[in-house]
Amino acid sequence: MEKIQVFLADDHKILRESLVILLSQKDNIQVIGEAGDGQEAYRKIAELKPDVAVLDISIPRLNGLDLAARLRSEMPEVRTVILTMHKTEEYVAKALCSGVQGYVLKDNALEELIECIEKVYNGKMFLSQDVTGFVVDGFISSFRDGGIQTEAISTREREILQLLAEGKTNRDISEELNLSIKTVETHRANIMRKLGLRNLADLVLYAVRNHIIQP
Amino acid sequence: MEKIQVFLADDHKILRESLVILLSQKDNIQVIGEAGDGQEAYRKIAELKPDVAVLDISIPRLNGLDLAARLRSEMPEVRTVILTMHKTEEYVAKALCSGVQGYVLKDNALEELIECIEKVYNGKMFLSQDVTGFVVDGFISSFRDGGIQTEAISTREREILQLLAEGKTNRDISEELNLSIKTVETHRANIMRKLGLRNLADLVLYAVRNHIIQP
DNA sequence: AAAACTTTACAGGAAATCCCCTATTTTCAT
DNA sequence: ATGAAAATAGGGGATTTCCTGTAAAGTTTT
Repeated sequence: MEKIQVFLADDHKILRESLVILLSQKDNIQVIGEAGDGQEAYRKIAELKPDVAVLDISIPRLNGLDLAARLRSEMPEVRTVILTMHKTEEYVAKALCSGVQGYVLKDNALEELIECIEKVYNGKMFLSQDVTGFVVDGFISSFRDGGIQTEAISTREREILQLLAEGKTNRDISEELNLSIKTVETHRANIMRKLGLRNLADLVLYAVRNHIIQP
Repeated sequence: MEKIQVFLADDHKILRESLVILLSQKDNIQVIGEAGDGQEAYRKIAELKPDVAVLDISIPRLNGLDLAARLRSEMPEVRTVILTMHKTEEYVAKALCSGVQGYVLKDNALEELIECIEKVYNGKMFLSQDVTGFVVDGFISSFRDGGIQTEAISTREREILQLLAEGKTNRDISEELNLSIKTVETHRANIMRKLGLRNLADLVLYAVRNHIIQP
């Protein structure tokens, strides 16, 4: 019987080692390589041509999503599975856009990962129960209103958004940018309206989530 | 021979399961329990009294550092080891202040964790090679300026901090907790003063940085 | 039991934000 | 060039937060 040849990319060596040992105990799975960063993973995958590449998202040098996108275009015969701690809609959406065949959360059971590898090897897709909700919701809402319409904020608004998230007051900002307070107030209100934010705390969290500021 | 009784707390079930299996293969180690969040971990540790508790920092409901501090004061006979992805000085410092005996990074080898558990069980401390640098630096600088004094906030204050960071207004909070607005205002002011925060944006960032809320 | 801390609560005034509205100038694409 | 969107600015009032105090009741520590 042919074993499923699996490659692992994860920067946590403890997890990687553990998975190598445990997956190898399954008699239909064989781990043929591993890597601790994206670049190394790319090289080794190109050389080893595994059936399934299991990738963490947050790995150094080349993240798992970009790596997956690259694998899809250059080696479509290598199927990719994301194994990650991230359970937000944003990451799931990005992963699916990158053309991965599987998405498993690290807080799922090991058995889920094994099932995922087997399904994906057999040409199916596999998503963790926890993330399928997002996908269904996204599918439904794409019918309802043609996708999420995040009204784009302008450059100036983004600039002010950042200053607000950094803790500046309207007055601070008006002085820093040589504007009237009223102008800043208007921008602020427009930002809030466009992004559907209710208060400053929401705004700060929005900025963190969208990497406008670093926490 | 007495086996070292180990408890595991980590929200990533895959890692937890893997470690249970692999640590149990060592003939001097026995995993007697595990948990996916801090509250559950606390209850089970109180009941099982393991020799060593291996804790992740970012676990739901009660984070690993606060849990470690609680264990130190209430069950000092349970030794604690932090197993985490965080390799910044800040986390290492907090962990040591919480009285942990070991600090191992997830991207270290599994063998390091095993060595750590053994050392800690024998009354020694163990730090990953990667983090000892911080500790030495910190030791040196503590001579320079007498160490950092972060005034601790109370339980109630912490609760209100979280609600504020979630975007609740003083009024919302006063209703949710059945307090007068004035009380909430006082708590808020005390939190700000104690933590050296200047405005709500600072407060939200503080909460994100300290994992009181998730971005 | 005394001391120290926590939680609760309130007052009053200054500062800032929020809300709803209007309005001019600039910029940019069709 | 013409209209749409963005950037600018403002009025005025309601609401909220911020700051600085005081203080009582309950809890923990010493």
